[in-house]
Amino acid sequence: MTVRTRFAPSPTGYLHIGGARTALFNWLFARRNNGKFVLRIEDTDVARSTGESIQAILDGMEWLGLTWDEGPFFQSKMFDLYREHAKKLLDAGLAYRCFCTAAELEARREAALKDGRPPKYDGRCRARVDAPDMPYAVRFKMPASGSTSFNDIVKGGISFDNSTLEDLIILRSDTTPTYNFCVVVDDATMGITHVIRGDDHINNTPKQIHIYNALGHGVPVFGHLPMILGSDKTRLSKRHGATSVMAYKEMGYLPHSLVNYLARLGWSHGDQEIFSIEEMVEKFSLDSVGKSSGVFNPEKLLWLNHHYIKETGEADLVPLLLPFLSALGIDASSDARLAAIIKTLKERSKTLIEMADGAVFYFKDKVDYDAKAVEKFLTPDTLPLFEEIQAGIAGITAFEEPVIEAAFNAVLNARGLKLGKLAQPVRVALTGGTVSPGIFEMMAAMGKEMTVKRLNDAIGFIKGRAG
RNA sequence: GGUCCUAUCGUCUAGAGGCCUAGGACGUGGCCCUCUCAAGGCUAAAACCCGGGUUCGAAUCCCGGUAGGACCGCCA
Repeated sequence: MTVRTRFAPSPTGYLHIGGARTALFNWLFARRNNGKFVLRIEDTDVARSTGESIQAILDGMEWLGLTWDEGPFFQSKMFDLYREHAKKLLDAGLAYRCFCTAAELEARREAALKDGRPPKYDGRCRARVDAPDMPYAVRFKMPASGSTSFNDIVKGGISFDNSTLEDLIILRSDTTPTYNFCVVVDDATMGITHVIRGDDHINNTPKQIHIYNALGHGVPVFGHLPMILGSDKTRLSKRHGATSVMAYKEMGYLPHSLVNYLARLGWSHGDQEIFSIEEMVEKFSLDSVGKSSGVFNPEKLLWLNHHYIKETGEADLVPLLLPFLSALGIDASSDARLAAIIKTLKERSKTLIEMADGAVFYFKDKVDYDAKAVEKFLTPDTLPLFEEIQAGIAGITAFEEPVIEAAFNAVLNARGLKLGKLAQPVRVALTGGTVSPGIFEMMAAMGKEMTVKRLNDAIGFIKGRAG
């Protein structure tokens, strides 16, 4: 039997961190077992589902590289299928018509809660023989006694007393189907073998098992993943920072960083922290998924992103960085220096946004000098140093790091100075500030033309200040 | 209120009864390296929720507390 998993989000918002991890684990499990991964959109709540949300979810999946083998299927297009199955249950006496109105139900629920009783439907329409001419919902008959248990692949054995289960509505009075019914019909008809989802669905599982049974279908394997919490240990929400997957793209994260982070949130393989996609697929196992909920840690994600930026080749980073430069008004798409520039920035950029910010000085026509930096380093006594290094640099034909370094050493040795005395003023002249990549690699990346021009500009600037 | 789930450093986790003086990673502190900032190297502080069992021996198994969380819709 080939493994079939699915991710079944409801399109009422963007793809969030928790959903992404559920999707990832389903994807990983399917890949690991040479199975199929199905995408299904659970949009039975027509009022709350939107086209934008569907697109946002698809975009998020695609960005993360979670490709699906089948789908997307839309529940809203399969209403007839659910009605058909509901009718079968009705005909078989496994479900019944309920004429209670939503208002009545609500009133009874409130009363029960107030009295401290379980707010469970009392089954009053179960034995009803008349059929008033009014709208009705279809309820599923839950067994009143006994117990239901299943062996959860991540949590272990779980058991429920059937007396706690209520006759749930499977078809609303407007004839649209409800969640618990659709999931079962779909998972059954789509041949899903492993239902891997958040553990907020554990309480739904016994109800669904009975529906499987009523439908005469085998029950899949269930695996319930622990929740992802915010720093205050409550369910992750906007309060804890960005929860949208695509927000991380916009903040300059690489998709692999998020995937690696999410994989390790809940799953582990010994002490290993860094996984390529291939390694994850090869090593993934639901047995190694932890049972307890985990706190989302943005710092660790940032560390991973920094790691992968360092690991990714400059050429591969070029197209990823371009949009972030555009956002700063820089069109570097035809600048041949870009790969070399990125190389100087990788070690000090935790995100692509930081990298773009750090790259700005390479592209501007004129340098904006930082006032404090000017006071400290563009002083009159540095003028001779600038003139000497400018001459040395201008004379270089092969503009490469070792040659540039030699030019610096020539000036330094003649005067018995340490590199810092020359490097800092030059850094200010070239970038406007006191923080930048290493001076030689930076000059090489900047190119001779711009370097010499900025040195000249600095000389003129210092002379201007003195005079 | 009921049902269900969970419990190792601040956080993610390793740990399948003796390999545990509880390991790794993020973060934090210190030192080294150094042209700034980083990166890198070394290093330090930091945890088995509590109480009972079982056992020669328990972080690990059992029971009970406690604490968190999830769910109890004609939402998904």
